[in-house]
Amino acid sequence: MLVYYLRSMARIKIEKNTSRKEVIVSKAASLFREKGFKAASMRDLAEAVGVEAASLYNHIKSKTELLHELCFGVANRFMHHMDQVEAKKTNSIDKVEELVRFHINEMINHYEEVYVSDREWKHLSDPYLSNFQNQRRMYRKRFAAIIETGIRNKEIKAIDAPTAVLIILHAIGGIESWHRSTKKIDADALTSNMITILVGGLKND
Amino acid sequence: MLVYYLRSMARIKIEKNTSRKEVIVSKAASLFREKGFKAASMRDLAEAVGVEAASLYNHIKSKTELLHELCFGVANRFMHHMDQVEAKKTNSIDKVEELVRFHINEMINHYEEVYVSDREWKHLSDPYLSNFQNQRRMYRKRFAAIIETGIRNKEIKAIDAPTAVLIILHAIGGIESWHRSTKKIDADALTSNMITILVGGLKND
DNA sequence: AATCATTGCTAACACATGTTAGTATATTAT
DNA sequence: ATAATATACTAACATGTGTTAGCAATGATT
Repeated sequence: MLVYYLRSMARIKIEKNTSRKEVIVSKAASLFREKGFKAASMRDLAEAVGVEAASLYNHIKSKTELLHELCFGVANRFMHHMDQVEAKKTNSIDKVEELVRFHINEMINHYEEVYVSDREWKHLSDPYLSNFQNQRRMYRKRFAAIIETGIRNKEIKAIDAPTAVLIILHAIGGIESWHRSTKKIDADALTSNMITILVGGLKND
Repeated sequence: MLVYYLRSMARIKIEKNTSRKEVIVSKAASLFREKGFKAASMRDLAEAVGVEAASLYNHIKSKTELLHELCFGVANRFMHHMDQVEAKKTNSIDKVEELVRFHINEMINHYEEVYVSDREWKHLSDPYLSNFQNQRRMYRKRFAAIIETGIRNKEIKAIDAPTAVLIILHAIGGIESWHRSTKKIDADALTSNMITILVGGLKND
């Protein structure tokens, strides 16, 4: 059967040095953040990319793969940064401050991915799910260990280190709200406010 | 057509002074927290309640109604408590501490509902959605106003009050992790740790 | 110009979803 | 006991879902 097309086919627009898959993953991040992984459909994603749903599968394996890419992309960046911080020869408070700064930066510069990785990892399927949870647990353990060292050195108040880690991580995750807000506080002011409250609350003075 | 049933019909078990609808709403809270609102199906819920999916509709209007009940139930409790705190004649730090204590208590005693209200309100539909968002905004404004009063009185460090509110609220939201953890820290210790870090970080000393 | 890989399209599938209709069974009130 | 109400069941519906098959257009390579 012969079919005549009057308008030309759509095409995923790419910039220099970015694959079409990267474009899809990036749009998926926005969409998953906005509606949640389950509520965001492949047809929604296709529309955002400017193409039909089926066409996406020339570039990706499945919807879940998109979530993998996002979650592990973020997790790997955090793990790599933790390696660097641990290797440094500074005191514990400075290490904590550097971790906090990195988190805030990631939240500001890679907002959508970080947010999705934080909130939607539940929907990973099982070889990946356990893997992700392990990485998460490890990261928190290492973070807590730094705080515990600080407590032994009397740099930091004698609080429960794992509790402190959770407080810090979740507090930073709350930056979401500014991205929706119109009167955005500038990044530097935001960072220094958070450092004051979070690190200030730990310090033994 | 005549049908003979060999086993008796299931029935939603209720305790004294609880309607069957309340049982459903409560099970829905667990389920929505565990899988997310979109991923949790009415058939899942039916199974958790011990009944067929269609039977649920003798007690509830729709799946979304369940989310309404949960979200506004929680929101109303917080609003009511805010009324009480504002009416008190204590200083700002004490008011903040009381708000924090209430949040922690709610998180511990009504964990599932609070969690769902916090994470799944996005899936409300529009007359309710705007309403909920407004309530949320109002609550945060009133919280921030208390902190600002404290700053003017030199009780509290000169930080950005809305930032402080977000940090506090999200930090408390992070208690989730303990409910999954086996070695649960006891509630009092948890609370005092959080007060130390959060309120301690605000205090001007 | 011919060939081949890439990328898009339409159509369709199998399945899960929320919900309703109609009916049977339990419980409560008369 | 009878009637009335509350609650459950089976069956089915319409719709939305992720995904695949098969083919058409485009771009790159020879």
